This record gives sequence, structure tokens and C-alpha cells, in this order.
Amino acid sequence: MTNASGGWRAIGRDDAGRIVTVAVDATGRRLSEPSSFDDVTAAVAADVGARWVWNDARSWLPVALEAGVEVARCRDLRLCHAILRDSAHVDDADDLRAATAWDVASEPTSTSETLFDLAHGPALPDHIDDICAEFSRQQHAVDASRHPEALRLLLAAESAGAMIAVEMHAAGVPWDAAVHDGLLTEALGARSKTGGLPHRIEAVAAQVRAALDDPSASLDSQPKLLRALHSVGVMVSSTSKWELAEHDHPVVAPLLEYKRMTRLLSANGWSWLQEWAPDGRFRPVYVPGGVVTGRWASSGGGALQLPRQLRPAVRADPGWVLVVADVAQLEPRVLAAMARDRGLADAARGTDLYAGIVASGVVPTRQDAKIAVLGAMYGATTGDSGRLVPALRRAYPRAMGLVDDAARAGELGEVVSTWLGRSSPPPSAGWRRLQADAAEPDAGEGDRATARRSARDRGRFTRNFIVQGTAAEWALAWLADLRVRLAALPAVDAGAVAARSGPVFGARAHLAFFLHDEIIVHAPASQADQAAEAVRAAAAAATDLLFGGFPIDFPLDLRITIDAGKA
DNA sequence: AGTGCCTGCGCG
DNA sequence: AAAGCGCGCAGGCACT
Repeated sequence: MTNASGGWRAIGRDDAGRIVTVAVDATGRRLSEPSSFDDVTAAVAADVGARWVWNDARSWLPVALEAGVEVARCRDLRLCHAILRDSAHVDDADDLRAATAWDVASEPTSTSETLFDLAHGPALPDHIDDICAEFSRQQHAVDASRHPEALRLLLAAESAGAMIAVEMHAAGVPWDAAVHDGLLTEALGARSKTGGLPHRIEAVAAQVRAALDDPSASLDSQPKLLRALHSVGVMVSSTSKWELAEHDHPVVAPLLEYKRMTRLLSANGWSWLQEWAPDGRFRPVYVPGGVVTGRWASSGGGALQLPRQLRPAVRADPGWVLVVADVAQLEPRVLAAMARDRGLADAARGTDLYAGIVASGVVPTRQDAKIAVLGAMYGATTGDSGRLVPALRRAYPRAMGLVDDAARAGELGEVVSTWLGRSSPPPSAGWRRLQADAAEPDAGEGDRATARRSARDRGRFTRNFIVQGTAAEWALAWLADLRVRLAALPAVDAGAVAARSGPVFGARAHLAFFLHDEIIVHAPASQADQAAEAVRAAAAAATDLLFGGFPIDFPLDLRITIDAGKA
């Protein structure tokens, strides 16, 4: 029965709750009678090449993964529903919007939500009829849209991301507890046996209290610390490190050190290690589509905030290596390609876009170029950044025109879209009311100012949305393509390596970590070069898929290494 | 005791 | 102390 159809196959449950699958055509019409299966694994094994149409990869994939069965492709109806529902490229979204059962992000409406319900979110439809119907709605929306090819690419990438998030959670980031413990002990001192703070933190705290001339000063309460600082003449308005650093007082250095140390302890200390990487694997919960722009969010463990300081604890298993790769200046490169700005693309040729801008004589130094580019994408208007943006506007009118237009649209309350068609959320009712009220002839100056500020805020958001969101699309395409390439690598002799990533992937290179523009692949040493080549080829494929025909470089900084610390 | 907000800081 | 986007999390604190 095993074959490789390559066609769509819906999976869900029948009236009796049994797992059933049915082949469907590209419009969602059934091509046969549903077949029933004992479990997901059996269903997947029966049609290994199918494009699975399911409500949610989080529900269906783990079971197959547990059994070592891989899924080639899927349509994640939950994530794709959200994209199509909001996309400005979809002209007729009425049917999709009416299918509110697929809006899982909607607020709980009843008071009967138990803790269990909240933890798992509202249940999605999973009846096979509902799966087919939603797939059909989505296919119709895409076909009738203005850019069906782009949307198809986006839905495929988003769906692949849904699987990758589950797979990376299952595989985990290889984490060396001994290295982590060593870093902590070196930075913070030995752990207290009596429940107090680690040795070095205590010592630094004593220095701070001495400088504050208060042996019992509370250092962890912002209001109390602020008062203590004032009492010794450090007249700061907050206790943030930027402001403190500007004062020349004996308390500053030890206080900043105390803050660094307690931050490390509370965010990624020994209790984090115990909770999040107890078995040599850090398993973050990734949340694909968790950010409005399409970036992933995360939940638990602070997956997307791993301090660079701790990267050396990301360490390959014995006999394995890490392929660590990131894209330098992903967002401005994406902007150059979206805007078809040849000048900026020329500056982006090679590995350092900022150096390219300097070489073109636009600004004098690399630091200026960096500040100007970030300011352009974030909407800076003041300070160094705001001062440098006009030079960029003269040199790269197309690129700057694109983000300036997006900002203007946002200020007017319009929706903007990424390259592949993910659209920004419309302004809230409150925002509209604020603007409308301020436009009335009798509006007060205060209301006008508030409305103006809020319009500018939204303009900066939409300005950044198109760039951040398209960068997320490039990264998703990279991941999705890489996933396929890695899946094609053969499993190496499991006896030759200490494979701890099995049974999920056996002894084969697999994605282990992803952070916006950076990936880590965990690979058997014998497969290191193949894995690295796959990473490079996938980046080239992503560039071609999104921006084929336009000459833009996305150079990778790639290294094959044992640990993910600084090279 | 549970909640929600604020401050501050880590990541891109 | 951010100017200038997007996040998650910890700890303190006020309120219920």
C-alpha cells in the first residue's frame, strides 16, 4: 500500500472518532472513500509522499515522529487560515472569516474554561468533513487571490515551519550541563550551600552596599534602589544600566556587575538548567506565526533569548558536530530585493552590507552605515540615526521609498503586506476612533497630539512590518528547503556514533535550533560537509524562490564546530 | 493566594 | 536612557 502519491491527503476523524484519511484534489474535492487507520503512524506510512492536510501539526506530527515516521509535506490549516483570513491579497475572504472555529487565537468566550482547556487552547475542528471543507475554502481563496503563486509558497513554508517547530522540540538542542555549570560558576562563583546567593554575587553586593553607605540596602527593588542611589548623590531617573553607566561614582561599576550577575542567575542559572535541560537537551516550545510579522515566538525557557554568553553550552554529542549558520544583515538585503533597489543590492554584494554602503560614499563609517540602516527600517527621526537617514534616502530612493510608503500607509490606517502576502493587522477600533475624533474641527490640541503620536507609532510598525515579515519569509523558505535536503541524507551507522537524537531522526543530520536568521544543525561528524552544503544550497534556493531574477546576495556565515560559542 | 502592571534586560 | 521595530521572562509591587 505504501506509495508516494505527492497528492493532497486530508487526515481527521470520523463520526466515531476513528482516524481516517481521504485523498483530495487541489480544490478539496474527495477522490475516494475515506480509509480508517489505527493511528497516525499507520496512516502516514500508507502514503509517505502525500501532502498531508491536517488541522494542526502539533496534534498530528508528534505521534508519527515518536514512531520514527517522517512526513514530507503538509498544509497546516490552523496557521494558513490565519494568513489567508488577513491577507490583503485575498479578495474574497468572507468564507474564511465566517469559519471562526479556525480562529484559535480568539479569546475564550465562556466561563467554563478549565485549566486544561486553557493550557491546550480551544479545540480545533478535526472531523474529516471539516478538514476537507476548510482546505477547500483555503484553496479557493488562494486561487482567487491576486498573487496565488506567492501565497502558495507562503502557505507551504508556513506549514513546513509548523512541522519543523515540532521536530526541533522533539530533537532538542544538544546541551552540555557541565559546560553550563562551569560558565555559571566562573561568572557567579560557587553556589551557596545555605540557600544564599552564589559567592561572587554576594561579594559584589557587599561592594554595592558599601558604596551606598547602607549595609542593608535592597538591591532588587527598583524604587528602593533608586532612593539609595539618590541618597549618595547619583541622581538617576531610573536604575537601568544605560543611565547608570553615565555616572561616575564608585557604586556604578559594582552595581552594573551585580545586575549582570543576578540577571544571568535568574534567567539562565542552575534552576533553568534543571528545568529546561535536565537530560542533555534543551527543548524550547517554538510558536510558529506567534509574532504578527510572521516571525516565530517561543513559550517557556526563553528559547529566543539564549544569552550569547551561554552558547558554548550548546555542544554536539560525541561523534557529532554542529553546523552553525547565520545570515549577515538579513533585513536590509531583503529590503533591497523587495524594492528592486540595484544600488543597495550592489552595496550588499559580498559579506558586509555596511562596508558596501561606506564604499559607495554614502556615509563615512561602518558604524554610521549600521545606525542609518537600522534607523531607516525602524523609523528613527531623532538622534544620530535620524540624522543619517536622509543620506540613505538620497542614495537608495527605491528602498527608502518602499519603507516610507509603508509608514505612510500605516499612519493612514491602511494594511500593508509582506513580499509573499502576509498582511499587517488592521488598526484597532480604538485607534480609528482616536484618529477620527482628532480630525473633528472642535478637537483639542492635546487630542490631536495624541492621535498624531499614535499614527506615527503605527507608521513605524508598518514600516518595519514589511521588512521583518519578508525576512521571516526568507528564513522560513530556508528552513523548509533545508528540512527536505537533510531528510534526503542517509542515516549513518548508528553503532558508530552516540546518537541521542533518536528515535526521532536516527543517526542523521537534523535541525536543532532556529532564531530569526540563524540555524544550528546537529550532524554526525561524517555528514558534516554534506549538512553544511545543504545549509548553503537551501539558502540559495530560498533566495531564488523569493527573489529569483534579481541580483541580491544572502551570504552565510557558516562554521562546522563542536560548540556554538564564539568562533 | 491570585491577578495584572511596571521595570529592566536578554535575543533578533 | 533611549533615540527606533519585534519578542519573553523574572521580580517587585499594588490591587483584589
